[in-house]
Amino acid sequence: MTQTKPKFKSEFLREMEARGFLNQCSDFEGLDKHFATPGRTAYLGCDPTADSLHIGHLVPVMMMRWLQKFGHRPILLVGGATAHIGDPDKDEERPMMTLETIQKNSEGLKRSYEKFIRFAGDNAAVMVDNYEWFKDMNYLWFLREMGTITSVNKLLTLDRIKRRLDADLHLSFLELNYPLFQSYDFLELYKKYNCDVQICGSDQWGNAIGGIDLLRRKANTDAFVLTAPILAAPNGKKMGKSEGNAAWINDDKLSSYDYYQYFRNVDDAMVEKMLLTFTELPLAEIARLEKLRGADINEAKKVLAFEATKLCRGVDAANSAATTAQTTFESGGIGADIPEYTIPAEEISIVDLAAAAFGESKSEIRRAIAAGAISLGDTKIENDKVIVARPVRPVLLSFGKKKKVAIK
RNA sequence: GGGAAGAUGGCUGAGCGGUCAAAAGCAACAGACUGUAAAUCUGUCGACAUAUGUCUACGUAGGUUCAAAUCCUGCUCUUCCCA
Repeated sequence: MTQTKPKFKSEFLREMEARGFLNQCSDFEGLDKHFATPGRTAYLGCDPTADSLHIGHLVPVMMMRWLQKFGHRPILLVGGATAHIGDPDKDEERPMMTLETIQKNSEGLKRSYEKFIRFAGDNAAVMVDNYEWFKDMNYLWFLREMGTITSVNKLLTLDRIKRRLDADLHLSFLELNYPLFQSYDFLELYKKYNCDVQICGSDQWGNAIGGIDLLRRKANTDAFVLTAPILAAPNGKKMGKSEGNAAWINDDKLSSYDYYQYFRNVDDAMVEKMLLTFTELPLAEIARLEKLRGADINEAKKVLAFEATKLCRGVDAANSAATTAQTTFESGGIGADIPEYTIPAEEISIVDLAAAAFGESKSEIRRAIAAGAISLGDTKIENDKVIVARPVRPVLLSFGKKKKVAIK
């Protein structure tokens, strides 16, 4: 089914190929022809398992952004219904989420999408939630509609399902249904919006291609699936962690400064790939930055961090984060985006201060002091009995090299 | 419906009456070296407490015992096998 990539004629696929977004496609040649005409509609779906997207989700989202840029219409699907089922991509069944959690998460997901995709103007994007069409669905009807044309034999050969079975791990009937729901989504979106392209992460391939057959049978039309590569760090670690937390897209989950810092601190080996993926810089500019080696590569990382933050949080937040980083790390000052903590009394013990400022336990702070990880201003704190007086002007309290709070 | 196994700290997973806040690995955090990178080495990794102390924790509710993650009973959930 998957073909080797031809020389693309459509702008969209040319750009995607140049930036390394293309992983697998049901029919590259056909899709290229399809996208040669503007005004096509494609969808990307994500289940609301958390109340924000994180950087790991961003690759296909950026594809949707480019898609829109080249005159096509993106549909962003929130899997309010499929979240009730749980994609069997893990080794075990997901814990059931309550309806309230799912709804709250859906709202967060929508806010994440809105940062990257335009929902007004020409070829405005559309946001849909599959809960809309599944919530009142009649089981008997669905079974007859989908069940008759679904081969269990085929379902069992799907990668993730096969893996479970091969490893003798439990697979519930609920989970087995997941691919049917995803296929049905595709059909529904075709009927409503004439959407005949699905874009998704490469791990969704098996779930997605089922929709192609369904559209052919039920709607007598050719449909396409295009997958994005999964971005992995060179050491095989998963992407998307920042200071032990997920690198969230939504502002209320991660400050813009921390978002900037996430990109500022990426592995050298990832810089080029991330510039291509997470920024809209021209390819020539990326080629120039990619040549930087040694300590000079920090320049490329600054550009990456700025551009990536700009897309997600806006140019003001990006500027502010960049300035804060510059001031804090290069000039030894205190940048505006550094969180602040005001000492509640005239003086306070260093342990209480650091515990409150960093939101850690006192024991944790004592350990950190013993390890020499805490410093106030330029002075390393040597023991945990130090008493700190309220400073005349703000002083920087550091936990390790990167966690910093301005003490007032 | 019958039978068997299991539920341990962020995850994997040992422990199977005291020496258990619980091995080991992973993840994470910190230190050294550096470039706000990687690799490497070192340390930390339930909470509280100015060390050896207290509290909370091994699905849940009880019980046996001087003493339980470890034994017994009920409950909840999960898996596997047979029908």
